[in-house]
Amino acid sequence: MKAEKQKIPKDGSTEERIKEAAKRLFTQKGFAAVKTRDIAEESGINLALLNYYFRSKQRLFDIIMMENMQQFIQGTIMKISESNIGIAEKIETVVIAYIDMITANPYLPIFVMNQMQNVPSKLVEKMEPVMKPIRANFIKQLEEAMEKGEIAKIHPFHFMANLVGLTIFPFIGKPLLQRVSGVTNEEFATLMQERKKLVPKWINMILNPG
Amino acid sequence: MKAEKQKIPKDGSTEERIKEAAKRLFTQKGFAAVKTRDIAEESGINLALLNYYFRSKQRLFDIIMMENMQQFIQGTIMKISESNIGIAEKIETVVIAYIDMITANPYLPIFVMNQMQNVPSKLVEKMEPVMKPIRANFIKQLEEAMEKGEIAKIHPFHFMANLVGLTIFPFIGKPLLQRVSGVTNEEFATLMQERKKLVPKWINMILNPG
DNA sequence: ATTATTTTTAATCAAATGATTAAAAAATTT
DNA sequence: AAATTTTTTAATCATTTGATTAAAAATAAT
Repeated sequence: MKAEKQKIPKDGSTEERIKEAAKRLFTQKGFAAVKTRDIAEESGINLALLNYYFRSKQRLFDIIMMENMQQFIQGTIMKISESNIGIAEKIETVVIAYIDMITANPYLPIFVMNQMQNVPSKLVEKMEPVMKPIRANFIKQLEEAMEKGEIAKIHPFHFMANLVGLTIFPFIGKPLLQRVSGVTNEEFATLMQERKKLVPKWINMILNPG
Repeated sequence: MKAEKQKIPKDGSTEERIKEAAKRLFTQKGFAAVKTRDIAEESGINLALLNYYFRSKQRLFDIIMMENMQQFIQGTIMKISESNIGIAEKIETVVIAYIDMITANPYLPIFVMNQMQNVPSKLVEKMEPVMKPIRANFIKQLEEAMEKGEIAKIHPFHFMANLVGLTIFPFIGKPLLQRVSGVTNEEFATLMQERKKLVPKWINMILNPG
């Protein structure tokens, strides 16, 4: 009688439409600023369906958050400790991947930064098994490259802060930077494409001074 | 009869204590996530006093937001277009000022970035008179330095994104970067002090390649 | 076709939340 | 000291908000 049924949300299904609306809203505004009625309206469904499919606002948010975290980490951090090509070539690949991914999901970085700030220890626990091997591989490869003399000595934190900062900060700071430098949305898009080549060049200057 | 009285909030006054609590909470969690009762509890006052002194949660938030914006802009962007010393020396001064200011107010950058994202046009209007001269001065000085051959050609947006990104992103991305690089809070503080010298050096490498 | 199951809806609940009020307490003025 | 004004408190209001329920509609199974 209890059929252990597997819900496979078909494309365009109600469940999927709720999730998509929730992702748009939560990612842009965060948990507290989004009302369940906003999600219902945005997805064109009856309010009760949110609870029918996802039990509660919190559970729905948790799903979106995990997906966003995974997407961000897989799209950025993970790539840097993944394959075993040389650092310099890897940076080129990674920066391009970052910029493309974030261009398609501009609110992702600041959402992730906000979530990490208010770290619920539950999230930390879930992330640790993912982060640990990333950390190990990344530091190992960096240290090897430094020992081989391929790059100058640099603390892994500085390296990561520079790489991630130069690549994703422009998206986080977009409204501010546009206002300071007087750049339109179109110009911004062009500048981000430019940075695919510029950031690796700059990172290399930092890693190979003189 | 109507005495046109000027409220001068003395130090430690109720009004001031509410504002301080509100600033801590709003800056860290944003408008929607903070309840008026949280502010009352945090400042140890009766809930009604918040409305007595500030009329509404929104008005109190607006005050905090303007103060935060002003503090951030004055502590960062404004400095870069202020005096007329050479670019290189100015960068050194500015980076030190940034890092000290943000170390003392670690939640300020992400608060500002969040506010800029959800730009209420009212905020834009209020900021424009402040930003316009900053933009003009900043671009003028950059272009002059490029013409004099002091620095390589670079789009003002890239320059600003690099300078601000390398300086303040480590604070925004702190929880993530710590988790990736395995750095403690104490080490983080030390690394930020290191960056006072490193960031200007890196910026100079970018501006003067070869 | 009939029955059972799943999905959707409208109405409603209970708690949370921003705000107000009237009275008390404290401070200031006269 | 009495009167006036300012500040604080407890109680309460009205709305918002997350969630539930019971019934209707749609879909699938028999």
